[in-house]
Amino acid sequence: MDASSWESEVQKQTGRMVRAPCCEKMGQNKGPWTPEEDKVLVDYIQRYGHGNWRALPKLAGLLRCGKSCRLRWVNYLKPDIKRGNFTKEEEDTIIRLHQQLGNRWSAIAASLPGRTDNEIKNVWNTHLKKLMDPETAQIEPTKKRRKKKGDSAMSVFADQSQISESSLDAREESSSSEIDERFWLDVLSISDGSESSMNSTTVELHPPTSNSTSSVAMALMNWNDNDDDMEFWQKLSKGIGDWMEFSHV
DNA sequence: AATATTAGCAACCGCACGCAG
DNA sequence: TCTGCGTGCGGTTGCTAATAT
Repeated sequence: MDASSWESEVQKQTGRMVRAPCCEKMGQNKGPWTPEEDKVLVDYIQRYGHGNWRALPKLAGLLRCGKSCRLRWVNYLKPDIKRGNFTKEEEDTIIRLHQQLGNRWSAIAASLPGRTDNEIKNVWNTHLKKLMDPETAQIEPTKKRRKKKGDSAMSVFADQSQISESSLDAREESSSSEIDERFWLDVLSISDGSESSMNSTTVELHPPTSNSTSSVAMALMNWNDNDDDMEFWQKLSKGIGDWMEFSHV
């Protein structure tokens, strides 16, 4: 019985609207994916795409819940996913964006093409956090360093002095969580309309209909990339003022 | 060589949000 | 405006493999 049928049946019997329980309770598989399951999922998505995750497992013939399929695809099977160790630049970016955005892993992931929020979260929790919080590191001393197969990036930040100034330059006041996406789009267009004052080669602002967190992440990335550019800061400052006035904030 | 400990990471879970009816 | 659905996100768990004892 699929999730929808199960819900209808329970609703009929109880008169109440319910959500189907995930996985185990529906007699579905849990735990690690087998290569066979991976193949079925990849084949199906390559052929038909993933219009509806909830319906996908049934259509593909998988004994998994839609959520599980989505997670497996997004975090592991998607063709553009970059596997392997994080570079110093990637770790630096994670540290910098984490200072600005907090645990908004999807927003951070938006600035690291090919990396998933889950992967970034794991990297942060396993070693970057310790580097950024020496007190925690003292409470939980790392006695051993597990060496992964082919791992060479573990020691990238072994010496904290290697972390760039900009990474450690916390901009408390720049907390963006309360800032509406319109802000960034407006401010950056107000700044002068040209791209000369920004590192536009690596930055792309999305339209308002797209993921707002990624826009903010990218805008912030842009912001830090222009640390020494006084002209940029002046324009940004003016832009903020103009935007606030315009928006009656 | 056997066992204990730990790090790394894939996967699960529950909540929240946006959209459609 | 309200309600349900589908999806995405962040926190957490638990398994596996590497390392220490």
